[in-house]
Amino acid sequence: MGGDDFDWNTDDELEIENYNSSSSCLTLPNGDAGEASSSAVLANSKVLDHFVNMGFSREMVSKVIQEYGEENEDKLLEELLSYKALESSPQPQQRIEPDPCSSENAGSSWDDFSDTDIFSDDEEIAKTMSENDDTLRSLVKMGYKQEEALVAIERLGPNASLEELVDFIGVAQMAKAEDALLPPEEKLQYNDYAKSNKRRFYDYEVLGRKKPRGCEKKILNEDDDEEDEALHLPNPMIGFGVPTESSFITHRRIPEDAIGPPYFYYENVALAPKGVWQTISRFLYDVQPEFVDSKFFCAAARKRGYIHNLPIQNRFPLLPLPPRTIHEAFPLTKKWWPSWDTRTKLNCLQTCIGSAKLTERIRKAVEIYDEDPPESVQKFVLHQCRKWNLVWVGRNKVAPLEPDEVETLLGFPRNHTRGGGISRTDRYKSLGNSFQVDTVAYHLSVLKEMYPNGINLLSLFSGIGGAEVALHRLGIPLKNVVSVEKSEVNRNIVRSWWEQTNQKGNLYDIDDVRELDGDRLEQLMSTFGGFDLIVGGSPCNNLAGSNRVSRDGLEGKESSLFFDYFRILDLVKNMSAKYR
DNA sequence: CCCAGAATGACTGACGCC
DNA sequence: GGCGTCAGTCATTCTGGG
Repeated sequence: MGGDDFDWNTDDELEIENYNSSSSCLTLPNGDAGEASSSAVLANSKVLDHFVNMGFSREMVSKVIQEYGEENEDKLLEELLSYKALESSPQPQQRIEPDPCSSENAGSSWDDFSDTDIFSDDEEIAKTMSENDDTLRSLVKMGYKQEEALVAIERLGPNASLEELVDFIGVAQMAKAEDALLPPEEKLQYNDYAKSNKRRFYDYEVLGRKKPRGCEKKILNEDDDEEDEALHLPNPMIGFGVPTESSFITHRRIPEDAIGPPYFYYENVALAPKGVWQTISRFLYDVQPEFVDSKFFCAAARKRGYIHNLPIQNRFPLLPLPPRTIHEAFPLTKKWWPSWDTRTKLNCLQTCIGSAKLTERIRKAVEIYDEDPPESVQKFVLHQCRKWNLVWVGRNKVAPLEPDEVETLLGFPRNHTRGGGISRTDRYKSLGNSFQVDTVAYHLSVLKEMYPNGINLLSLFSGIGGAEVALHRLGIPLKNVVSVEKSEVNRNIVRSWWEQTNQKGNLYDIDDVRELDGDRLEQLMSTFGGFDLIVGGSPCNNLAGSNRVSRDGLEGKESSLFFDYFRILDLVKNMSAKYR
């Protein structure tokens, strides 16, 4: 009997069929092209909307469409790119420069920054930030959602007028409604169309591939290069250093606007779609992300980006250092581990586990051979083991990790997520969405000597309390913790941990980040005197590679809650002055 | 309704080879 | 550089049984 009886090739064959149905959608669906050809309905045009979503200004796109029509997107894109270059539309770094024409709009919060002698660049940044805040407040007062307003400001830049911003939001809302009304078939086509064009856009704009003729120099300007350089994922992914690897980075420059206290710590998946980390970084005061893979802290990989304003000198790890290979972490698996499975680390612990059916299939595939199975079988088994993080628990027998094993790997106390009416499935889900405690603790360790009497913590998107557990394990007393978490079972887990660890401080929990407005913050901060640290890992749903359905980027349904992290952080930063 | 299992690819960076 | 290949990824949604 050979390996041909198993179906490890069918996956690839099936994929080919899907290709044909989606590869020829570079042109618009028929209905749209006709309807959009008159400029009267330009506000509803999908083409217009599409390019606006790419980041071009609405005015510019309208102009180009009126000039060239909607049919040839290649031409449109080319024109837009050269327009952009010619008009030198604001690049990210230029965007934060103040507009002299709008300086009279500077709000009262500017006064907070004006008590120093030197008028530095960083102060100008601060000034623009407060101007943005005023615009933001105006939009919110007008009844727009915070994240919509933030996206609009982000898209159109700080110099955009209130009118332009309102217009942008209107178009975005219309597009959203229209998208929802579209029949499934058309919607699919439109998505494919959008994706394929988006890809080209990236090729042109970000990667500099296949440059349109005559625009090379203008489009491929320095700023893009610098930004690419700055946000390149480090290899090895050790950020500003890890305890187990030698590192040479001991200093970094934090933009003045970002310097704490209060300290902040933001986390999300490192492998987000292109441009996401640029945007996040830009919002978080242009602090450069620290990309770290938790495989340098434990036996499982976890590639994450962290943006924080903490010092990076004199960090120290939690002790004892956790096992950093699979065999050290799970000694019992050693006996059954075949020599041809060369893994020493697990891949990222996710929210779903491998099925029993799969492990059974693997057992049957392997057990028929006395010696090592043929290479094709090895390849299949290894592929599945890597994909589902399976370990060898018996002769020819693989299995997914148990929830308590995941807890241990992530640095939580055993049974942290157990009990309280939580199902096994939900334990995996909560754990999969959590911090790796040792990694986070290493970054937060510098706070210990700064706050010997403890800290006040604002924990957004707390989940199962990774930040709280990290600080506790570091021996940093928790005076007051405001924990914001949507999931009730997760709140129960944190509450239960809080009680079991005999915390002396106070734990306040809040359901929804949207509830946390200026008034509520003022109320909380006045009772215990401000926050020392604001931690949060906003939802990754729409950023994570595993998401086949709605990997929509930072503006996705859940992931756009990042803008609430920023909103709250900015509020706390501005309110903190009076508590210092 | 709750729970567990199963099916559902795309995107991106790294690397070897030419 | 260009191109093919490969590995890896904090997931969503439907279904079926209790």
